[in-house]
Order: sequence, then C-alpha cells, then structure tokens
Amino acid sequence: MKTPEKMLELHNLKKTGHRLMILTILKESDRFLSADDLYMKMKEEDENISLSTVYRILETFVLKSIVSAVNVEFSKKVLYELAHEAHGHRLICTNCHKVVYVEDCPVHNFEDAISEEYDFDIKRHKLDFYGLCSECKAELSS
Amino acid sequence: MKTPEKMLELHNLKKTGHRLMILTILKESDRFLSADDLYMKMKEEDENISLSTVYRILETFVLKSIVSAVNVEFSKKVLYELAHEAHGHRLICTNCHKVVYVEDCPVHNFEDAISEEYDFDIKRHKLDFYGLCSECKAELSS
DNA sequence: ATGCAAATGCAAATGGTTCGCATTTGTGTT
DNA sequence: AACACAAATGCGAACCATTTGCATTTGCAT
Ligand SMILES: [Mn+2]
Ligand SMILES: [Mn+2]
Ligand SMILES: [Zn+2]
Ligand SMILES: [Zn+2]
Repeated sequence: MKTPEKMLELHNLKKTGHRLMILTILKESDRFLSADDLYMKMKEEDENISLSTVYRILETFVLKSIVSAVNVEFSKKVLYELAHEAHGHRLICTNCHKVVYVEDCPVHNFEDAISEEYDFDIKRHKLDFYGLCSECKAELSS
Repeated sequence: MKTPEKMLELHNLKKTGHRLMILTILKESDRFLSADDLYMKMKEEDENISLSTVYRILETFVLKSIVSAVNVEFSKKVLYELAHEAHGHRLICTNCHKVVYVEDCPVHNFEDAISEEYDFDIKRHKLDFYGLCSECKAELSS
C-alpha cells in the first residue's frame, strides 16, 4: 500500500500535516472512522485543528477516490476508510465494528444471470457480511 | 402480501388514518421513500398531518419490523420501504431509483467458506446491485 | 358513553455536516 | 532566500434531517 505522502503527490494535493495525519490514522485503523473520530484523535497530537477542516479534507479525498465514505447501520454518521483498489467485500463485526476484507467475490457470475432475467444493466454491487469476529465470538461465548 | 389493516392488527397497533396511509403509500411504491416524501404525498389528501408524526410512525413500524429503513448513496436522508419477509436482494436503478427484488441468493454457500477461512461468525449479509433498469437503459441509449 | 393510554400537532431543540469569510500556509517562480 | 498567489485552514454561523417536550386529541377496551 502507498504511503500517505505518495497518495497526496499522486493526486497533486498539497502536503499538509493534517492531510497526512488523516491518511495515517485511516491507514492504521482496522475499522471505519467518523469525521469526529478523526478530529478527536488529531486533537491528541495537534491542539489546533478544526472539525470543518477534517470534513473538507475528507471531502477532497472522497472526490479523488483516496478515501471511501461508508454508511453503516450501527451509526448515523458517515464513516470513512481508505479506499480499496481491488474489488472485494467486507466482514463487519457487529460487536466491535472491526472490518476484515475478503478478496473473493461470489457474485459476478450471478450478475449476468439476473441482468438477463430482469433486463437490468447491472454496473456494480455492494456486498457486506455482518457477524462476530473471532475475538468477539470468543469473548461473548464465555 | 398482507393488507395495511392486517399489518396493524398483527402488531397490536391502533388503526389510525395516518398509519394506514403510510402503509398504503409504501405498498404501492416501486422505490424507497423518505419521511418527507411520505409527508408530502399525505398532505395531498389530508391537510392536517405533521412531519414528526410521520417520523414517529416510521419509527414504530421499523421497531415492529413492518418497515425497513434503508441507507442509499444517492440520498443522505434515511429512506423507507415495506419490510420483506423472505431473504432476497435488490436491483436498484441508479437513474430513476426504481427497486426490483430478486429472490435468489448466490451467497449462502460462500458464507460458510469465509466463515471458516476468516474465523468470523457470519450472521447475515447485505447485497444490492446497482445499474440501469430496462426503461432507463432504453431511454439513455437513445 | 366514559376513561385512559397512545397518537398527534406544533414549535423548539439536536446533531451531523456545510458554508462564508478573514487569515495562514504550501509551493512554484523570481 | 524572498515573493506571489492559489489553496488550505480556523472559527462561527447556517443548514437540514431527525428528535423531543408538551398540550391536545383520538382509538379502543370497558
Ligand atoms: Mn463482488
Ligand atoms: Mn443473500
Ligand atoms: Zn468484533
Ligand atoms: Zn431506472
């Protein structure tokens, strides 16, 4: 995976401390983060940061496809993750909200069949799995 | 599919004009509707209706699983649809937002495989397809 | 018909997100 | 290294979907 610096260079974005910090935090996170999650983590290191800046940086990143905005049922805020290059799907833990990526896709063949059956020109699909990660599974069964 | 009256009876909910109207509108709609969409449609027939009542009715219905709340990328409002009894998936037109249901599910076998591979206890999945419905496909190609 | 919990209307409050504007900063150019 | 200027930022106010408090009305069991 590219470094935060490279990501900014690649998209002709100015390298600011805040942008780099947001990319770094997202990169190291194993779950989705809200603008406010990021804002609070950033405050721990840099007193001088504004929530609207976080929103504006995220907006820019989403526009450039560096970051994806995600809507999950367990939060009414928009959450963010580093965008994934390859097509894949997610395992989302309903308990701790950790996210694991799966590269395989069981759907593509099926797509052609329903495209035909419903006369629908399918462009893409969204598939996520919900359940308990191994840690939460162990913890909750004890 | 049950009648609006039956749905309310089944869940011990008082039969009010507004509740019946919301169920009827949702039943007849071929796409998701926001609280405000419903509010405006209801105003056409009944001057005296409040948006907060619409929200409260929807909240009750979602709690009883009569209605599902849906988050779609093309709207930042929460949208609603009549809940579906059987497990299935949706074809969502990115142009006109019409929704078509597919009963088949290509994912269930796959679930066992990844459950094992990732030591994740998968409880359910969410799969939607996005593309163009037959009408929009025809319209946009002309 | 009566009583009371549940449902409603209305206005105000909330909370996440966006915007306006004055100030600062990154970076290409001298 | 200083300069110039567009882009980025901080701060507060605005925005908009949704929720809530409260007084009033309504559905329905008795
Ligand atoms: Mn796929
Ligand atoms: Mn399925
Ligand atoms: Zn977990
Ligand atoms: Zn369409």
